Amino acid sequence: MYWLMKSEPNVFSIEDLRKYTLTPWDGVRNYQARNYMRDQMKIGDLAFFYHSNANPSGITGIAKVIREGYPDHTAFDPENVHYDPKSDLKKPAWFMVDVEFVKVARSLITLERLKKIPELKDMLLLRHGRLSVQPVTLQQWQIILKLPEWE
DNA sequence: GCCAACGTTGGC
DNA sequence: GCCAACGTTGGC
Repeated sequence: MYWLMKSEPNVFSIEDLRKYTLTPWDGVRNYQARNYMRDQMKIGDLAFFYHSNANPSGITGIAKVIREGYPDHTAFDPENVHYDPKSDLKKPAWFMVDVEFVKVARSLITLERLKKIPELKDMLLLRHGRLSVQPVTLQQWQIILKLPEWE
């Protein structure tokens, strides 16, 4: 499957992703996003890396899933900002995947630009803006990959 | 910094 | 199980 994963660049940017051989996608505390990571993301799946809360916001690169859903340990640690007392080792509430850097776009594919492409009008990104991990259809993936911003 | 959209919590 | 209050996301 194909995906879109959001990150605020002032917290974790595509350049941070590029720096590490492995990035645990921790801290997601939304059930729908959790379910995608726990149940549906598979090794080798590709995801658009989206910069949110940026100016401008948009797709900036591609990441690859290299480990499938496993418990997000940051939920167990009271010192961690993502701590959640509802989650523990015996019955973890939150899950994450590991991803790695694949590529960065030559220039940002802005949200404004995506909105102008009629074939993308049903993209979850444009309909349910707040979901931080979301599926992308094959058709949407291909349309976006053909944009000149990648070269 | 504002605020609309939307997810979560908790009283009843 | 409803729904008001509240919190968060994220574009602008």
